[in-house]
Amino acid sequence: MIALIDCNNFYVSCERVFQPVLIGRPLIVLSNNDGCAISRSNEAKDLGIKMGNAHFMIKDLIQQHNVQIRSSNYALYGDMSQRVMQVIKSFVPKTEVYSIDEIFCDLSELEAYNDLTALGIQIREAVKKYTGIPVTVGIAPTKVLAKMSNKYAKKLTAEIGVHCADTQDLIDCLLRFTPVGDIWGIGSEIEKLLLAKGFKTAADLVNAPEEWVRKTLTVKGQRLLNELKGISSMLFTDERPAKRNIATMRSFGTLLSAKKDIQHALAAHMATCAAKLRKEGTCARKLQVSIETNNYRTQDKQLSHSIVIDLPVATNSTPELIRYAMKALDMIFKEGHNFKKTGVVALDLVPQPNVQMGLFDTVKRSREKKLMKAVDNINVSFRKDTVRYSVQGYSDKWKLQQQHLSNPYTTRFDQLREVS
DNA sequence: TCTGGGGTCCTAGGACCC
DNA sequence: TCTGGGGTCCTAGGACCC
Repeated sequence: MIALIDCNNFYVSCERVFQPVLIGRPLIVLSNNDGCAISRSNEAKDLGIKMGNAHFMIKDLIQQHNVQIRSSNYALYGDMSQRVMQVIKSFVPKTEVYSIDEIFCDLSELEAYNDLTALGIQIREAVKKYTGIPVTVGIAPTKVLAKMSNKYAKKLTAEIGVHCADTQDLIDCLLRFTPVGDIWGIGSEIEKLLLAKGFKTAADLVNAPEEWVRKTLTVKGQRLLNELKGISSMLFTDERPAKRNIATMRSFGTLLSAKKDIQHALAAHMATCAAKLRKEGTCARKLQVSIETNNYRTQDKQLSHSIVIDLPVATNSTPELIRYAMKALDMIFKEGHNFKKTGVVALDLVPQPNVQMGLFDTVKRSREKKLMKAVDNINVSFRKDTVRYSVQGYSDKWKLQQQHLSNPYTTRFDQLREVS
């Protein structure tokens, strides 16, 4: 049996832990740049605010119902996530962290617990007690069914917060309850296709001819069908696989058209991305640089360009990568556009010790490695960008809008809460 | 007039996830 | 005025090989 445990309205719940006055009130957390709603309290959901609704389009609703707003505070959410996961891991040895607010648990070795619902309740109470975050537990024989069971618990057994589908009858009930579009792995495109063919719920899909599923939904559909039938077809991986790509991209706080401004932003993103590479212990063999205009602005000339360049020697050195990023930007930049976003993706990653040196390479790599280490140490000990490259500039033009940011309560000493 | 049949590797783009 | 930022996996099709 597998459990999927996820945090309820995670970002909203994190804000509420440190500002209890927000409990019981409609609250939303906005995406970067305060663009759109990405986490909603139940009260906000009841007002009709949808995932991804643009902030400026729901301003009336917000004012009318005094909806509370927070900018996203990833330092806080990341740290709270680790605490939640740590509590759960103390109950279950074999787990797989799936996202910032979700974790799969392999319960097959926990035979001591013949009552898995009771275990779920116990975990839920512990997480709440030690972190203040409410979670929901869905239990079933496969990952896809566990996801389904979790959704079921949210809708039908919210007070308990746990649902365990451990008999065929209960699984059949889950399947009948779940619309095809709510199945994990079925997005809007495939949902359309399935509805057109008359499949309304997971129970309809589970009886679909295998041949047809294989042909129209390819191997992913085939695996999904197996999982629905209770046959595990998705790997359970204890350890996090090495990342294949590392990306850093951001919208600007305002539209920019001068190349210089975009160079500043791109250099800053490249520096952030390079630091992520070093933290991961990998080097990039390829670099993708992209620029985009705002495609919601129909009055603007649109441009969305990206280019991938090969690096002669795989690297994670900030100055070297910035040089290549600037060169790539030269190749794709065009005057006369209002740009909204730029970013980089480090591709084709290799573990640092496996980097193949170049025969004609002139970069002093061991010296640069030491320098990067010193820079990282300073920027971790003090604050991001304490040491940085001048090409990042000093302008704030491209910086994010974050008008409703809460404090990083758990990651900065000067922000620790006092308890009296 | 008329031009094969295997392979591999890589990339772009789509679909999905949170 | 104003619409996020990461990721993964899969397939089709092109380029290339003999």
